[in-house]
Amino acid sequence: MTKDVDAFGGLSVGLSNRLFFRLYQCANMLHKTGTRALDEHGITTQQWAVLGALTRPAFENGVAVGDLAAFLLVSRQNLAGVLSRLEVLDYVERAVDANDNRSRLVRLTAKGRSLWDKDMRSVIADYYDEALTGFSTEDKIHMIHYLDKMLHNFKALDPEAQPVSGTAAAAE
Amino acid sequence: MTKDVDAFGGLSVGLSNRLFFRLYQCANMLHKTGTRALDEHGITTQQWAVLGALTRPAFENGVAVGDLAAFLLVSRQNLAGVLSRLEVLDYVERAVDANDNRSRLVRLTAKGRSLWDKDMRSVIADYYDEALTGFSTEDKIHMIHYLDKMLHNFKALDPEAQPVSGTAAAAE
DNA sequence: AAAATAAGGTAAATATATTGACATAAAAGT
DNA sequence: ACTTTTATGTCAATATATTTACCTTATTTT
Repeated sequence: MTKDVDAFGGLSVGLSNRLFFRLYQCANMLHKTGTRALDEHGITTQQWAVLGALTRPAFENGVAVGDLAAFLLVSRQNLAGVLSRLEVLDYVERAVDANDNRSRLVRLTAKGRSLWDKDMRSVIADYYDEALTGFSTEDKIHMIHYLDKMLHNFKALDPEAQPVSGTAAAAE
Repeated sequence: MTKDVDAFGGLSVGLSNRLFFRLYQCANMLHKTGTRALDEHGITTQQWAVLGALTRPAFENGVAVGDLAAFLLVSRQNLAGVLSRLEVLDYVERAVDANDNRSRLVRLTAKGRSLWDKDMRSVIADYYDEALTGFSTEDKIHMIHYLDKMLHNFKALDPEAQPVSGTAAAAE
């Protein structure tokens, strides 16, 4: 009775496998529990991520679709679908960029801002408290550090995500 | 007592928000880069997770669909779709449980085992090496610990995943 | 034996998520 | 002016992923 170590032939691979499987499970649960937490408002985790990004000071005055996709690390076509649904619900709007008529700047509507501030923020704060039960501030910082490190490696693995030059979107 | 008076300006909520956004980004990149790494074999990260689970010693002789869904933390209906595609490709098969004719035991076929051993394992090992560049053994252990902790909280949040009693599937 | 329970299959609706491909329009370079 | 690049939109195909719901079958309980 071997442990999973044997199935992979080495301790190192076994550890990595365990880590990635946990990440996979956490990703599944993030979407499952996150969407359920915001179920009363009909918001999914992806919509949550979009709305949350749009509340960032850097995106306060609108962000280009491509930049937002790069920031969220999703494809442009996928983001377009999410944005369309949020637009129908009048939570976000697209305005033509005065500086570049090709570009449409996505931003929160008043209704979207209200949804975030009045309805979502407290729910999200409670969700964070529950999902991070037992995490000290140091734990969180360490976890963020590891996720950052992994993210950096992922980006190196991704041919699309290469231009990490100083654009506001790629910065963080 | 931390000061989360101003919701997202607060240090505590800000940290949690940052952590979850990183997790969200990592989840996106895991599926994007993972599927791309196995692209030559036409395997997605979900199929990877299923095949990987079936190579576990505990599942060597087959596992019930419901148990596998609980193990992977996905819905039964979702898993059914993934299994159907893998079945068409002759990587997995379903056999009636001798002990319970209702239950079908999912297991790897010889072709599936060969795919895993001859084609996928080395690719996955390389992928792990790249995605975990700069991670020491201690780093991995710490990361796993944090993911485990978060997973535990997620399960507490999930009404379906409550029966954490001694079933083999829920055990790990 | 009849009823309740459990496992699985299946269907449907919705929302992600990817890639590739094509169209449009505007900006930039030659 | 012409060409190329850029930004977006859109369509299509495929694969996840969720929930609700119903059906079948088999086991278990009454």
